[in-house]
Amino acid sequence: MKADSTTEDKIKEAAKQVFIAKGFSGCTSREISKAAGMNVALVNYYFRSKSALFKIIFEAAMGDFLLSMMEVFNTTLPLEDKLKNYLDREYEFLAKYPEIPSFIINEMGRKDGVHIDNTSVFKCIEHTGIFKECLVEQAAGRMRKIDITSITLLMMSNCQFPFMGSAVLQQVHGLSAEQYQKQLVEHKQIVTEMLIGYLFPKSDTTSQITKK
Amino acid sequence: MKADSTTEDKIKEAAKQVFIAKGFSGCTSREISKAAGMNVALVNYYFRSKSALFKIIFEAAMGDFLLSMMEVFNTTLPLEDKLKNYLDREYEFLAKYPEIPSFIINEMGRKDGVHIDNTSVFKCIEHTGIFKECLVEQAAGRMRKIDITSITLLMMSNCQFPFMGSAVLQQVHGLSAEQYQKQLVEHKQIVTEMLIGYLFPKSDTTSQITKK
DNA sequence: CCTTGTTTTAAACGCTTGTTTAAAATTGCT
DNA sequence: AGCAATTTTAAACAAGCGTTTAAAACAAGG
Repeated sequence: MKADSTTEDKIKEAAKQVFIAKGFSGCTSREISKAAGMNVALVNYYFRSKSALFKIIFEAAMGDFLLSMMEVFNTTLPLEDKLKNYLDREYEFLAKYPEIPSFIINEMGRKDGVHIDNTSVFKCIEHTGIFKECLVEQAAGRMRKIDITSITLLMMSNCQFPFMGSAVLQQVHGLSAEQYQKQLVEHKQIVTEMLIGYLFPKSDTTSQITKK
Repeated sequence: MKADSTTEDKIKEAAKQVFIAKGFSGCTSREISKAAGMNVALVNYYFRSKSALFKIIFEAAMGDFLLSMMEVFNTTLPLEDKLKNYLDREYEFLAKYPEIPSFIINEMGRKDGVHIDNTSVFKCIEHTGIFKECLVEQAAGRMRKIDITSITLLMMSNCQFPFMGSAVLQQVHGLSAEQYQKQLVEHKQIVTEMLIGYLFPKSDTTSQITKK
């Protein structure tokens, strides 16, 4: 019964592109409808308002973002491999949707922003048991004993910022978009080497750094 | 001849607060004038337009941001100390103005954003000779041989993201703003330890990690 | 006190915004 | 085909936008 691409889906797809690229207050309803190739009134016919549409897009983006995280954390691999996989997946995901982190961070930071059901959305990370797993590894002396919040920060910082700050970095070093994208491939290796080496220090052997 | 606070300065100060908090398209001229406690028309009387005022505020923010960088890089300290000092200064600066990185990155990323004279603004970093200094240290085998862009990325990622993503991190770990701010102090130590340890590996001695 | 120039104000300008309305076009069913 | 429900359209709505205007308030000097 579902057509190849319904009007409703076309609006959502256009809204996704425009909202993520320009933010809620950076675009207009007419811009979205024009991007979808249809009348303005249809946006409010299928979704109640611009805000309601935004909420749907935002939560979908958040969902996509959390999904790749969950898929890795719900495996039964040892923690070190999980984190390596996470870095791989995250760089892969962000190469495809580089604007999503900025989008989420910006809209969550706004005081008048969309109030999503945070508890349920973020509880799913907690629910994977990844944090408890870290505590276990730390207690066993296999992982460096630093606060869980800092572990999250280290992972997210070194994944998301390289994509969020791409415009700045390109200008600082005079790189084209292609050159920068190429550098990011190398940077992922560096980040993996640094983070894994730091979080799981091999103190007794001479080979302190393990090449991927 | 300069009064304690002229009308022009009051507008600039109000505009700085509002623009940085909400972005160019996220606020209105009337909002700025109201924050400054005066009439709307005065914004266009002293500055030609909303865009012209924004350009001034943006470039000032960029200048402030680059200044703390420059002051460290223009010293004659050895590179390792320079980077340590940079991390100190950057965390100090960002604790004061945590919204500036997002502000700069967002507005630079927009296609219809303000076109600043990038070359002159960023050339000043190049001009400190910090990049050449890295190359010298790398050639001498005292610094890990990775691309300069990646060095910049490592420094910026681990400084700026923790402030940009504060809202997300607080929700993920259920922390209050005060708790998170406290954690950032500890995180700075961790970041310094990790980055310096990675960029300047002490391969021959057993003390591979130097406490600050 | 009147004149000159500057600063501030209230009001209005034309335009765009998000949203609504009512009519037109389309669809599905018998 | 013909009716009913759904989908799409053009047009309009009030409200808010950035900006301009013209008059009021102010300051300073002769």
